[in-house]
Amino acid sequence: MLPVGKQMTEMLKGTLEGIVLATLAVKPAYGYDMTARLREQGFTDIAEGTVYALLVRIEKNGLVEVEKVPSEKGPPRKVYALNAQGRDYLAEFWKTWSFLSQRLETLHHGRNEA
Amino acid sequence: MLPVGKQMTEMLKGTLEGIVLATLAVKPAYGYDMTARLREQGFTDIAEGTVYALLVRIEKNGLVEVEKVPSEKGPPRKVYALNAQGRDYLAEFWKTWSFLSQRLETLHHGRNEA
DNA sequence: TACCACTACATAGTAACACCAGCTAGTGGG
DNA sequence: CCCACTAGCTGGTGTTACTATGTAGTGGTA
Repeated sequence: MLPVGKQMTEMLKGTLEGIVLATLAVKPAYGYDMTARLREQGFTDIAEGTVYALLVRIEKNGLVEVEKVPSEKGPPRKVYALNAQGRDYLAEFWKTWSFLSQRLETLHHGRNEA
Repeated sequence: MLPVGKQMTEMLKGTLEGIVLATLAVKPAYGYDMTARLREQGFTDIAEGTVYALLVRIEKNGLVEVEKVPSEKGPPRKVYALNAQGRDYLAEFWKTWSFLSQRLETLHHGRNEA
């Protein structure tokens, strides 16, 4: 796995969680599947370990329901599905991100007035 | 209405540095002034200590030139100005942010193809 | 059988960053 | 004399993504 840039690594802090929750909002997923879906979205360098750790974290924070589903190829899958609390948290995430995004867009184009 | 909290704190990791560099690109600043300019931009809850630590860091990384200027009220000011390396770094930052921003925008509006 | 590739999950250790809480120090006003 | 404002600095903490590695099930193949 090619190392991801330092800037991207730091910028993903706080946003990767939202990305994963938003991806789960589209359709439930298990860890291995989530990694694949992130890669499809262009996040080609997200490490598997990072995804598993993040899923454990959001489960611990009560944002998802987990169901164990047997697999035809390999160990049983832990399928994560967003629950009501997760959807609320995701909504908060979008609010936070929208604020930040607007401020940065303003800075980027030199329009410093609101 | 100020979106503060844990989400914002985490999301600022990696982006706050770019925000400060972009602000310096507009006009050089010293720490106390930078804090004020960030508040004007809507980042009302950025701690002073955070700003000073960040300025020390970007100086250490050679992204800025520093000039000590006497003040009429209070201790001398350390004025930070973006140098060539800082401008290159800022350009990289905008590239990274644009990538992330586009991915998130896509997720936000449910356009998950392409 | 022995080996390998792919699927699937897990974790210990590390680096980076923003925050909190507190500090020193200069200037001018009540 | 004390306080408010300006101005800069630091140690310790919590959170997060990354690296590197380990465990385990299934199917193919030599």
